[in-house]
Amino acid sequence: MSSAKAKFLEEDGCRVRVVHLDRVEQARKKTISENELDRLALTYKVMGDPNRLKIVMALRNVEMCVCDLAAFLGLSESAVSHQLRRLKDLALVKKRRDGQVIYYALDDEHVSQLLNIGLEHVRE
Amino acid sequence: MSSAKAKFLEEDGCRVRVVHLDRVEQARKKTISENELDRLALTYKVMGDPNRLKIVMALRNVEMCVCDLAAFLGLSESAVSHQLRRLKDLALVKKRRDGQVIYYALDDEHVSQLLNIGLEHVRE
DNA sequence: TGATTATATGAACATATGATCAGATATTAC
DNA sequence: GTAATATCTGATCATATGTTCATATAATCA
Repeated sequence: MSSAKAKFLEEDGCRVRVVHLDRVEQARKKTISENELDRLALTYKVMGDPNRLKIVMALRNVEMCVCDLAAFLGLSESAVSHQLRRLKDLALVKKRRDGQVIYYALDDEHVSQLLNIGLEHVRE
Repeated sequence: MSSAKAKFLEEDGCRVRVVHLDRVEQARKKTISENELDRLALTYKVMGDPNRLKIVMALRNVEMCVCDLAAFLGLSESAVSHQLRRLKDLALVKKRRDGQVIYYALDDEHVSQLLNIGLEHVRE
């Protein structure tokens, strides 16, 4: 005995089926900006690659340089550098130069929080 | 004046450059299982698509059915159904049937926590 | 029962992504 | 200055991903 009954919207010249028009409207009102949403999506996506995730997981403990990470991951230094750039673009890691060596570390507390909550979720 | 000085490991018959052997070893000791890591990566990756992210963002407020989400996103119901399956596979959303209509909602508190922290990070 | 509604699924195709390779840049040592 | 070290970057290519389309399943209604 469902109370759901589909209505139909004319949208962009197309007939769109909707069961709860109010909920769709409410969702539309509460959306964040496209810009923020894209950046948020990119943030998760960048954490969503196993090798990049290994990098940030490793950086939870101590800062590391490209060649250490390459040795740890079993990847070329070039590949690691490419991935670090993506992580840096989204402010997931930061770098610090000491002579020839560049040390990478997590950018801020949000990153480890994301990791901790994600781990809790996966482990339950 | 850096104290960093590269050593070389013989690994799998290949010469691997390492600056901080201790850090690499420590990182190796502290790794989580491949299984957990892959699942964690998948979790972020699934949140990392703009359309799927729009879905979970919308579900923060109220549960919705496939056709509502399709209308909200401007996508086909089939496309939404495919994405909901991926979200469900990783326990990011759960579903509840009421007659013909299936309502989707966020699976647990971890999901909204991940969204909140991600948003904080993106906004700072 | 058969017809309708709501959602799910499999195959296919265009686009996006990550590793590799070659070469560029930046810092230090001589 | 040149040589060596550490990292970065652009192009390429094989693989992965998301949408579409056609079709299948599941529940309700006449």
